[in-house]
Amino acid sequence: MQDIADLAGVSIATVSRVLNQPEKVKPETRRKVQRILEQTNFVANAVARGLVVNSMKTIGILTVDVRDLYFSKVIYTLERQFTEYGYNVLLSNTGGEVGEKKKYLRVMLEKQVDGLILVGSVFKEPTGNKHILEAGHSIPVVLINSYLEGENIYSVVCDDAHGVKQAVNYLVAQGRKDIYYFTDTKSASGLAKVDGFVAAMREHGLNERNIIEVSRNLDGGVKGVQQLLAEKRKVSAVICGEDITAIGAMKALTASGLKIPGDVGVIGYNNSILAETASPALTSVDNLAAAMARQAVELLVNRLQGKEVSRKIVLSPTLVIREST
Amino acid sequence: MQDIADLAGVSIATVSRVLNQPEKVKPETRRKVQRILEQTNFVANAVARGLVVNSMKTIGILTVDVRDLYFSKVIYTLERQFTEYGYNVLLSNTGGEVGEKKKYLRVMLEKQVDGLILVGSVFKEPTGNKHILEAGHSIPVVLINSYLEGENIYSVVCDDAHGVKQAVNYLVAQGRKDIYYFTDTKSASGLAKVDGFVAAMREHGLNERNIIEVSRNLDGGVKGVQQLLAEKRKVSAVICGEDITAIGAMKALTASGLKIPGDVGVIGYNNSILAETASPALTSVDNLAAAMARQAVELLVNRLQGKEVSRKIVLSPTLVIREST
DNA sequence: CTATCTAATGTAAGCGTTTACAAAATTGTT
DNA sequence: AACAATTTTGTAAACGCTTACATTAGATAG
Repeated sequence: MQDIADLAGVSIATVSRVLNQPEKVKPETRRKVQRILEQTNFVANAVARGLVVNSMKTIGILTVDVRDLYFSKVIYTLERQFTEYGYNVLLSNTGGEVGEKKKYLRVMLEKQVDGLILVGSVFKEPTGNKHILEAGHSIPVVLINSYLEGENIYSVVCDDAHGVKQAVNYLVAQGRKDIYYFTDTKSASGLAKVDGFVAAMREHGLNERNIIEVSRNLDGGVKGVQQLLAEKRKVSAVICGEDITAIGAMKALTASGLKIPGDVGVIGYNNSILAETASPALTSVDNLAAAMARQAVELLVNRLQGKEVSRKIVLSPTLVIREST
Repeated sequence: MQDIADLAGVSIATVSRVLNQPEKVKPETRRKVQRILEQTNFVANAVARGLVVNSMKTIGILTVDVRDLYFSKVIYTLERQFTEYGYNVLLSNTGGEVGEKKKYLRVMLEKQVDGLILVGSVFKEPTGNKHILEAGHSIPVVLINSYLEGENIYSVVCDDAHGVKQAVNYLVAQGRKDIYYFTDTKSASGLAKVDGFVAAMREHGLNERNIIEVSRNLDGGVKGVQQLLAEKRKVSAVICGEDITAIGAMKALTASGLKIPGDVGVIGYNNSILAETASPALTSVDNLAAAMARQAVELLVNRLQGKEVSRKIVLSPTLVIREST
């Protein structure tokens, strides 16, 4: 910058001003400096700037795994929106491991991120969340699809219980009664869904214990169905906590000669691309990845600007009906 | 850090040393300082450090869209591998727009990234690549699945022509002759695939002009098949440049009463989760997302350590055979 | 015990900016 | 033309670290 200043015959302060507050410098000198900036292809050093102004205009994103269809949707919108507001994002994949999460949190704090967004990185074991709360002592953090009480901790969540309820209601309205729910047990949001299922089944006077624990993948769905059939259960519908599980379930159902949606209806969760491409196309609960991300960004940016923001934002999912029901 | 130094009764330089080169400080004082670091929850400022050592230990990743199944696989591995080497990644989604790409490149340079990785962000119009070459003047950049000639520009690519050839060969070996290729025209790697198709068909003495331009989505595949059927063409196989297109093609084929793989075989590209979950499960060319990413990281890290590295690395895709053929 | 060498620590300059504050230039008023 | 008010520019001190170099402490040898 000193070189630019010399070339333009001004002081370094003036160069800094044309870069940051051009209106404060006389149009004539401003143009002169700008011309030189162009000619020399000058690129300002944001690190030095960050040191002075105490902000790197960067947000840290902690996620379990970007390859997850839902997470990648969320992260996409997060990134786009943040750059809209002049922030960049530092991305990490914790793989769901507390140790990794801790390490990432540390280096993100060291790298002076202005805020943190956790997408699917809050775990049930409370010990794993200690570091999140600690991070809150220095910068705001917003959780997507989780809730935690603490200084500087904000949440935007999807009412998953309600989502599953809608699915149950819809199936019941179709006259189906033997409805099963395939859950994976790991995540915090998984619990809310189960709650929704139990509540809805109870309301309709149906068996609220029709819950099968499966792993969160294709095979989980297959195994779940096989278990049901092996036990000679009557089943007229299955709701899955994940689209991929639902696809597996459909595979297994079809393989055993059952017709979808004729014999059994299937509903997934997340409304991912898998739901669209499945055949029959899968009815699925849309938990609004993009909308959640947008709210999170809005929340964090407002917070960073010192505005008053609410501790928790809840969005309601919608049921997207396709061929599988 | 000065506070820590005062508390420990040492100089600020000593504190810096226990942080960065612990072996250089006497075990006794080292422990004393470390204890205080712990007690006070000290977090070093990596921005200040970065300013001095002239490296933020950060890599910029430019991608078109993280939601893309292939890209997200690549990005996942990139991120994991880079943190293995002590780097973090700054992520961006250009949406395939040259303007966005230019803006991102700029701020990444300003933020002093140590290197750049472009995944699927090199376009055919040469004007759009000017800024990549410019970036190469200050830091190393590695392209995934693209090739560009220039200072500091490296590539790791997948031999897509060979990938499509394998697909053709396999179909021909099954006795299929009326093989069509569905291409999307936008990307640079799309061209290589078409070349591979043309070459392979020619080798087998088949019609190398069986190429249909379709959009890169479900509907593209549907439309492509509809066009073929409307033209009363005989078709015994279709290869698609993308899994999603192949899924669309299968939908349309099944809808018109054709059996897969009996009447027509279908092959996709990328071996994404869509291929696994499709029914029938889709045969697909695996272009090795993880392997490519690993090579890219290796390349860039070596380059940053001043080692000699090769300008271009080529990996060979493999054909993953499933039910659709 | 002194001289020499090595290990451990400290001092201070510098990394590339921003920004109070001071100084100089310009404008407007009388 | 002199002065005040205002705009524009410059000077220099931070920002929180690292590191070359200087200094001191400790070890080894004669």
